[in-house]
Formats: sequence, C-alpha cells, structure tokens
Amino acid sequence: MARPTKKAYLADLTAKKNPSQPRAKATVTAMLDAAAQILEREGYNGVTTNHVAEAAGVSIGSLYEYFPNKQSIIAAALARELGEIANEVKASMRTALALPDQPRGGIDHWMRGMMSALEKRGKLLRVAMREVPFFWDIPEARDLSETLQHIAAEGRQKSERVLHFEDPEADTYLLMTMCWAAIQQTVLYRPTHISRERLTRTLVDMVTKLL
Amino acid sequence: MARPTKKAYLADLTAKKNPSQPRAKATVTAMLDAAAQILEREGYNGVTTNHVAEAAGVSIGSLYEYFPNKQSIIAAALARELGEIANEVKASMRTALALPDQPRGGIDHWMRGMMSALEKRGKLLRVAMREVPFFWDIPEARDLSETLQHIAAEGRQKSERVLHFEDPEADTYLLMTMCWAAIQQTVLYRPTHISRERLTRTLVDMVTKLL
DNA sequence: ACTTAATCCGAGTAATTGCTCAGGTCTACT
DNA sequence: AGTAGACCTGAGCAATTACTCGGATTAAGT
Repeated sequence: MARPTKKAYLADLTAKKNPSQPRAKATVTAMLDAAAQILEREGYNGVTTNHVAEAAGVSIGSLYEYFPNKQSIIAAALARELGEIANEVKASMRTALALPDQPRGGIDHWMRGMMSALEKRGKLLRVAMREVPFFWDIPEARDLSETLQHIAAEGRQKSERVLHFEDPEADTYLLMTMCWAAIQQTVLYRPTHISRERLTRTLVDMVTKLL
Repeated sequence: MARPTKKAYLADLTAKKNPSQPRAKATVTAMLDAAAQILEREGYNGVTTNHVAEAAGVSIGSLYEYFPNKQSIIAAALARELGEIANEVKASMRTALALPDQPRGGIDHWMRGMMSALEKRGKLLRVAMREVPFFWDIPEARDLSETLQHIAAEGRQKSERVLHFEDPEADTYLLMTMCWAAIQQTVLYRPTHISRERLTRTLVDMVTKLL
C-alpha cells in the first residue's frame, strides 16, 4: 500500500530475491548504478522509485522484484560503494606496511590511500552521510569504521611502535578517529584557503610526531 | 501549489515577516520549539508542517504567516540552537584563557566546554547534521565553523605558543578541525568501549604534546 | 467608538510518490 | 514441444503533505 507506513526507518534494507540469470544480474547492476547516480545528482529526496526505474531502463515492477522497498535500493547501492572503499583502504595499508622509511613513509602512503579512496566517491559520500537517514544502519558503513580500527591496531603492532601515552587502546582509537575525521573533512567538505597537499603533509607530520 | 516545486534546495531559508506584538513573538517561539522537538524525535522526514503547527498549538495558516516554507522553519530552529552553541564555545574559550596552568589547563577547560555545548543538544545536532539536506546552507552553521577557527587562531596568539611545524596557519586549521571532529565523533556518535572521560584526557594529552 | 493592521484560523487542493497486481515475455530444462 | 519458473511490464491506487485563501478575531492608535 502506497507510502511508507509511518515509521519507515526500521524497514529491512536487505534484498528480496537474488537474480540468477545473467540478464537479471545486469538489470540489478543497472538499478544500483541508477540509484547511486540519482542520489549523487539530486540528493536523497530527489531519489524516487519511478525515477530510478526509468534511469535504469526498467519498469517499476522490476525494481520491486529484487528490492522490498525504496530504502533497500539506496542501501544496496551505498553498500557496494562502501565495500570498495574498505578494500582500497585495506590494500593501501598492506603496501604501506611493506614500504621502507617507516613509520613516516608508511603513514604518508596510507593517508593518501584513504584520501583517494574517499575522493573518488566524494560527491556520493557527501550526500550519503549528510542526507541518508539510515546510512549508519547499513552494515557496510559500520564495518568500515570497524575495519579502520582493526587496521590501525594491526599497523601499530606490526610496525612495533607504540603511542607514548598511558593507554594504547584509547590512544589508537582516538588517533584513528581524528585522522579519519580530518580526512573526511578535507576531502568531503573542501576547505577554502589551504591546499590539499599542505594538509596532507601537516597531518603526516602530526601523526609521526605523536608516535 | 502543493508539494515543493521540483528543486527545493535553493528555497529561501529566511523569515517572511517579523512578529511585532508579544503574542506573536510567543507564537513564533512555540513554532521553533515544536520544529526542533519534532526534528529531534522523528527525524527530518518526520517533520511535516501540519504536525509542527499542531505541536506548536497554532494552525497551519499561522506558520506560513512567518515562514515562507517548511525548510525555513527548520532552518530557523537550528539557527537558534547553533547561535547558542557558538556563544557557549566563545565563553568557554574566554575563561579558558584566564586560567592558570597554561596551556594544559586551558585546553582541558576548553575541550570540556565544547563537549558540553554539543552534548546538551546532542540528539538534535545528530539529526541535523545527518539528515537535514540544507544544514550547511544555514548561515549560523557556517559561522560556527569560522568562529572556531578564529578562536583557535586567537588562542594560539594569546597564549603565545606556536605549533612547532612549518606552517602555523595550516597547523592551527588542521588541529582545530581534528579536535572538533573528534569531539563531534565522541559526543554525537557515542563510541562503544571507551569512556568519555578517558577520551577527553587523551585528547588533551595529544594537543598538549603537539604545542 | 472607529479604523486599520496585525494575527490567527483550518478546510480544502493539487501534486507527488511508494508500491501492487494482473498479466505478459523470456530462459532453462526435460 | 512443452512447461515451470524466472523475469519484466506499467497503468493506477491510496496515502501523504506543502501550501492557499477567504474570512474571523484581536490588538494598537486615535
């Protein structure tokens, strides 16, 4: 029945049915592409089911063949993107750890890795985090935060250095949080008068100094 | 004309008419209270004009006597809150600078000041920043960011200390951004396993160490 | 008391939009 | 060829909701 029933937040964000034939898989991909594109261009309230279907080149009925509701479509599109970010960040950490000139070189490489992973999807992420009410209910979004924490802990261990504060756990958490937040801030909400490059260097300096 | 006309983002967020009589002033206050309360409780998409009017104890017609559209009501409610935050943060900085035990004592006081200013309005701010599409178009929101930067620059000057990096301007900007982001993170999106107090101490430690 | 303007009312309207359903078409498999 | 089921269609329903407008009520100024 028509509109979302009052409290629409707890709607299930999971898929309804899985496409088995290749034709259907292509259709679903097209749907996710369309959803992401419209979300990025028009904002959350600009995403309408009819619009998504049209942009994907399918009919509304087909949308609801694979997704139980509008939110699950958006959630799926974002989940896909978030998964890729997580992979890139992980890969970036791996190569960073293999680098000489530790810890500075590693940190530098990693920071830039995180930045570029976010930057590629800057517009979409900005909208997602600013406007999508259930963004943090998407499992992949929570996962990304956790992944970052794990990576940070791992990196600290492997490079065999420790923060010279009282409590390594809290310190790592906070440092990671701060770096991630600063990167988000600079990449997603572009600062005006200071160049990206200078910020990166300063950030690396700070972290290095704290280790 | 019913619904918002296609692209609703550039709608004017300014008030329509100013209340002159005290009765009207009370009415407008009630409207803003209602808007804030509903936004906090129901989320952005839960805010409907009829609902706001009802909660404020007035009729819809009266709403549109003072606001040109729905968005301007929410914007006004948030602007009021943001202004108060700015004031509290400024005040906190003033007393921080007057404290003995600089810089550590000052930083500690200031951090806690910012935290409590955010904490008082935690739920509302969380919704506002996560869901309100035009949040950063509200002048008071931009102002707050600028105010923070000014305060940081001022504080650095007055306490006559400098970051030992290459570029004081970028350093101050970034440090401020990071602190603010970390505070937002911890206050608005409560971290699970680490206590608020420990985070505060760690944050103060870090900043102190960097100065 | 009279006028004028400010303030308030609230039923109604026009547009929007998530989603259903009754049926079509295509694919895989026997 | 036949059939089961996967896949797709799209007109239309039902609910929602921002906003208008004609008029009532209250306050201010004289």
